[in-house]
Amino acid sequence: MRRVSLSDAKCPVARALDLVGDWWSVLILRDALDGAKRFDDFQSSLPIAPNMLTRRLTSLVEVGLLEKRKYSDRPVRHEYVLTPLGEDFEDVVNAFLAWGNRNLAPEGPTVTLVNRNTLQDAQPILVDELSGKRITSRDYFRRNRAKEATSA
Amino acid sequence: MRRVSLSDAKCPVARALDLVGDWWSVLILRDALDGAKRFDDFQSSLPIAPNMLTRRLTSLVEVGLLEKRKYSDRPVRHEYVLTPLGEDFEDVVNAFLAWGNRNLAPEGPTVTLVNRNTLQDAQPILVDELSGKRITSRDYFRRNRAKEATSA
DNA sequence: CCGTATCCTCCACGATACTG
DNA sequence: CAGTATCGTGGAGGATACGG
Repeated sequence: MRRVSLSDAKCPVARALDLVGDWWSVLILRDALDGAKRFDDFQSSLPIAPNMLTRRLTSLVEVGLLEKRKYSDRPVRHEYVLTPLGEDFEDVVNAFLAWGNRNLAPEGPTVTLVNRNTLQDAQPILVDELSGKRITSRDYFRRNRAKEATSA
Repeated sequence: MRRVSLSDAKCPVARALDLVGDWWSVLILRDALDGAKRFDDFQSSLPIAPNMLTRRLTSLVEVGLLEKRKYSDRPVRHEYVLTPLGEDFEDVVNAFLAWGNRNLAPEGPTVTLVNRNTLQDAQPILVDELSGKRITSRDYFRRNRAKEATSA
């Protein structure tokens, strides 16, 4: 019974983590956002074993974050391109990027999320799509407390 | 040689992932942002074994995302509170939250990142702190291509 | 180049039991 | 309530070799 599945958790964060799978996938998505398409693009960018890369790529295709597309018939060649879902993941990569850059860059921060600059508020904020009002993640969680239960 | 360390990777994304450690940590941080402080708060919110929770909590304290603070002498009781670094992680949780909510919520999306609404641009964008210009993550990576090498 | 096939190791994670 | 101690295991992740 190893590894609890969070895929049917109520919390979108848990569902998201479960779908993505693992750290490698985030890095692969990062590279794809960076323009990587071919096996070797990813391979040369990451210290990952080729079989591991195959597994992660396959998994990302299965969950719909990447699409495996044939770009040559002979020899048969594929490339891995982001689906709309994968493109949309850029927000998450950006958040990691900005956070890591702010806090973990030896040379000091060089980028920031745009709304850190443009808004009075301290941090990026969520918006309730119905009311149009700004909410914090905490508000979100509180609102959904009843329905929420990370448990699988 | 299991589990490659990315802690000294050049890429902030890789460093960030390495520091945080694993999925559980993200969920624990999520709960902390949601107001959880005590062992049992986390325990009751997550389908996680107590020893596992102890390990993750310890790890998060070690890397400076949480602080273990005594709030009672007898009996001795601690609570786990977010450090500034941990507070700052809310951006990342928000991104996961918004992405999961947009794409993985059975009932349809209910929240979004604020700048999706307020900006013309399709997605949240990074800003170069020196030039003040907007860049994409791809720009960021390209700029740092030379120095970059995820390899440990 | 672009992967797949095999094999193996080890530790993350979980179950369970116990304590002040 | 807030953990610690012990133990077992599966599968993530790596090394290596091979193939079209």
